[in-house]
Amino acid sequence: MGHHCCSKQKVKRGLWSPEEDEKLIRHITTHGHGCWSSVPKLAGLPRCGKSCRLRWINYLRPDLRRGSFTEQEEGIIIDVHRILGNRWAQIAKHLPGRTDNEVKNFWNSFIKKKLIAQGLDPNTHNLLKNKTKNSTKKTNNYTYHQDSSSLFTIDTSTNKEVISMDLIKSTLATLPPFPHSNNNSTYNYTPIVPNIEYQNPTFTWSEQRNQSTITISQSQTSDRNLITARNSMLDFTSCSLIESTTSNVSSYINENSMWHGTGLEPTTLLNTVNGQEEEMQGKLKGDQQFPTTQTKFCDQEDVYKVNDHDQTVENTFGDSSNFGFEFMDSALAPCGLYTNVNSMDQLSWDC
DNA sequence: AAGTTGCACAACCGCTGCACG
DNA sequence: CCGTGCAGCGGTTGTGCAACT
Repeated sequence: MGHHCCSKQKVKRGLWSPEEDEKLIRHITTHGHGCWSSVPKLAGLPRCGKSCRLRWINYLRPDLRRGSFTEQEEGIIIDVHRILGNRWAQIAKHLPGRTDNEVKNFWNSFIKKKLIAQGLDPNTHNLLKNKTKNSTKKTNNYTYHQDSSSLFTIDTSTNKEVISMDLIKSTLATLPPFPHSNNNSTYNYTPIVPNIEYQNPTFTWSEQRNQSTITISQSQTSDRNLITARNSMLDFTSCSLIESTTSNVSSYINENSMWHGTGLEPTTLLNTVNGQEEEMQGKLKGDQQFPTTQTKFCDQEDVYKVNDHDQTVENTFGDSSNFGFEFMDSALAPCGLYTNVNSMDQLSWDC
C-alpha cells in the first residue's frame, strides 16, 4: 500500500540504498526539490515524493548535525517540551541541525525513560507521586500552590522547585540596553507589584492568558515615579517574540501599602515615551525564534504580598540558569522582600 | 553457534491545514 | 463553498544490530 499521494505509482519502500541517496542528493543540489511529488520522476527514483522529502529532511540534508545529543541539547529538549509538549517540529527548531524525527526518537528512547526513572511524569514533568491538582505544598518557610501547569518544576538533583531562566535571559538579551547602564551595572529594581504572576530580583514576567503570551519586564528606577522599562512579549505556543519596547514608564507605587492592590502592571503599563500616556499592548510582528525556552502557566490569578522595599541588585544572572526558591530565600529574605509563613505575609503562588 | 530480546533509528501512515482553481 | 493536491506534522511501525541467554 503506497501513500495516498502516490498510490497509483509503483513505489519502492523500505530503507534507502546509497545509490538512491546519491540520486536524490544530486537532483536536489542541482535543481532544488521544487514540488516533492515531481522529484522521484525527475531524479529517477522509484519512490514517492513523500518518501523523498522525508529522506532529504531527516537524513540527507547537508546542514544536519549527526551524532549523539549533548547534555545541553537534552536540557533544551526537556525545557521546551515542558512548554510545548509533543510538538517535535517546534522543539527541533531550537536545536540547529536536528530534525523533529531525531528529537522525537531521542525523547522516546532516552529522555522519556530517564524522567520516568527519576519519578517524573514525562508528559507533565511533575512528580509521578503525589500528583494532586491544586495541591498546596509547604517547603522551607514559604508556601505555594502547584498543579500540572505550574511554572515550576522539580530539579531532580536537589528535589527542589526551580524555574529555568533560559527563555527570559535569551529574551532580555535581544533588547536594547538601559540608557545609563551597562551589563555589569547596578541599578534599582522596582520591587514586586501585584498582578504580576512571577518575578525574581532582576525582572518580572507575567502571563496574558487569553493571548497565550508572556510578558517580561525589566525596569531601571531613576526616581520613584519614573522608571525605564524594557518589556518584551512572547508567544509561548510558537516561542516567538511578539514585541519588545524600551520606554519611560510612569509608575504608581503606594508607599504605605504592602504591594497589595497597587502598583505597576506590566501588561498595562503607561507609556510616556512621547509625552503621551498610552496603554502598551503587544502586537504580533515578526517571527523571531528563541534560542531556548521553558515555562508553563497558571490558570488562576496569582497574588502575593511583599514588603515595600526598593532593592539594589546586580544586573547579572549569575552562573545558574535556574532560579529556585532556595536562591530566592537567600537573595530576598535579607532585603525583607518577603517574609515567611510564620509571620503575617506569605509568598503565595496560586497556580 | 543459534535463537531471542531490546534498543536506536529510519521510514511509513494517517491526519491536518493551506493554497488554489 | 467545495474538491484537490501538497507540505508538514506526530504517532506508529519496521529494520538492523548488538547484547544476552
